[in-house]
Amino acid sequence: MPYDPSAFPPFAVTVDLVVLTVRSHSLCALAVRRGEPPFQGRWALPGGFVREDEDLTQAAARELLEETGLRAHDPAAPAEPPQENGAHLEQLATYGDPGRDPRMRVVSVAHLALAPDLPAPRPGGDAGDARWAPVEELLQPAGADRDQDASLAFDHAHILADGVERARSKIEYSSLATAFCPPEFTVGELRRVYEAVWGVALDPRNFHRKVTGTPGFLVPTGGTTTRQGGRPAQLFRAGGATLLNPPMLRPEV
Amino acid sequence: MPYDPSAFPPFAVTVDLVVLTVRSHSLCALAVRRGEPPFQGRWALPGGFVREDEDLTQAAARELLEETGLRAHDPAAPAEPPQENGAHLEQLATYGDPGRDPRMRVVSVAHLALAPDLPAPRPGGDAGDARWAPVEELLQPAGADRDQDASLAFDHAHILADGVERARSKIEYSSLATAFCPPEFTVGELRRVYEAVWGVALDPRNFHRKVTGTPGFLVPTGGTTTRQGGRPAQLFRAGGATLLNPPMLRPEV
DNA sequence: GATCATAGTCGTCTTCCTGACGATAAACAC
DNA sequence: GTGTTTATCGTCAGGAAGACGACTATGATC
Repeated sequence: MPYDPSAFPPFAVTVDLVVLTVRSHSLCALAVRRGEPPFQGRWALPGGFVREDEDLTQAAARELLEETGLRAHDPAAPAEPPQENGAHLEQLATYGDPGRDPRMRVVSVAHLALAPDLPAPRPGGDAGDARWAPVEELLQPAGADRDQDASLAFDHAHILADGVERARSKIEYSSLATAFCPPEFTVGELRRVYEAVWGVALDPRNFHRKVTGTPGFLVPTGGTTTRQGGRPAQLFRAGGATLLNPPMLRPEV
Repeated sequence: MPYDPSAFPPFAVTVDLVVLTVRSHSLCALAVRRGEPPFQGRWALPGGFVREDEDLTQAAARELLEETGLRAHDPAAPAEPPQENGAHLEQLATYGDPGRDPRMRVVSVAHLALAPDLPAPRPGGDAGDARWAPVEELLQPAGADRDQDASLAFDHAHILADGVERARSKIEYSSLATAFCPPEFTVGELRRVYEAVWGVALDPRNFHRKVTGTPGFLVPTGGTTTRQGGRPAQLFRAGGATLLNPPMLRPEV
């Protein structure tokens, strides 16, 4: 028997996406321009309503596909096969302040997606406009009352900050940084991911020792590449290990 | 202007609580007996609807107070003062499978609470019956079709498992284990918390060196106690540090 | 009161991990 | 060839952790 509908207040439930990637040595997030009020013309995180018959994860994966064309990896599958164009997707947190949306009570289940640098910088979602923007730019405090405020709509700056912090801490103790890389990558490319996400410089020699010395983290594919200039580097795939033990800790402040 | 109500499906939003404590050297969770269908008579996690004017955290804190009498610490406050009877409360994850509640579409924002062992084992919530049960017992796979199934209702076993895993991993790199202790405690009591949560035995000497050697983790109060038998032990309060660096890692499998 | 059991606290030793940094290797640009 | 860039291997010192010995201070037992 259904609940008495008067026994509880009705909510709208949405998913919002923090989609991160590393472009030209800086951590970027996907932002879409709002086509309607409130916050019309301002940038926001992509997202949308959860449908009647959908799981939260399904809704997030659908939005991700619509906005970026990226398919989410199934975290259930061991992901051993040479993963094609796909992104890591996980639930981040849920935001439900009354008043976070001026129109009505909306609870948003935010998700975090990590993607390799996309060949097509212009995602073709149903939003009018979309772009990759460096996270420092999007997290800038609300500028002066210019018509074109660079800060994000709603509480999306807060959500983005939480997503960035999750990514920063999670690559410490997991192999998640490989989600920012193409299927085959070099140690140097992986190091540049860490450097971009953490915003620090790492010692190439110690980094190399750490990642090649952790069993199950990297699997050599046999090939080499020279796409970064300099001496050719070995190519690797992500190994089966998902947890790094001991972790790779961020340098102290 | 409000949304067109037909533009999105209405959801019920609830908070469910994973309340953990350490009792007689084992990790226990709070379970309440359901007084109505579905799953009438089965054990479940405490929880309830989010009200119209409430934040998610407020709703969780209200439910916690109703079920246990515990007041949630404000994580914003530095929590330096000798914290009175209070619990740590944080958002855990959100569960929204269609069909997780047979009556209608319910999205539940689960929260994790960590509390010291309560003097009153019988929480006086509005639920008819409540108890502290060892988590292994609650996580047992659904028993044979006995009338009195010990397993939890809905997807609450899944939620509980996620909460336990969060607690197990979070005490590695934070000072959160002190949330299971009374305001003043000994190193041995803190060690028994770790042992109960992780289900392992730790070396008392190395543990003592680690926790007393981490700056800001423990502050001696000057007093001593002998309530555990044996040589009297120094009493400590939780220090201001919330992050342990380097972390205290769980022993390998 | 002597002995024992129980907990707590301080040290030692070895091993592993990391940060700092020197050195060599293999490509490309000129 | 020379210089530049990136990759990779090696060395060394310092810190942290696991294993474990030794001593201390209580209450319980004989």
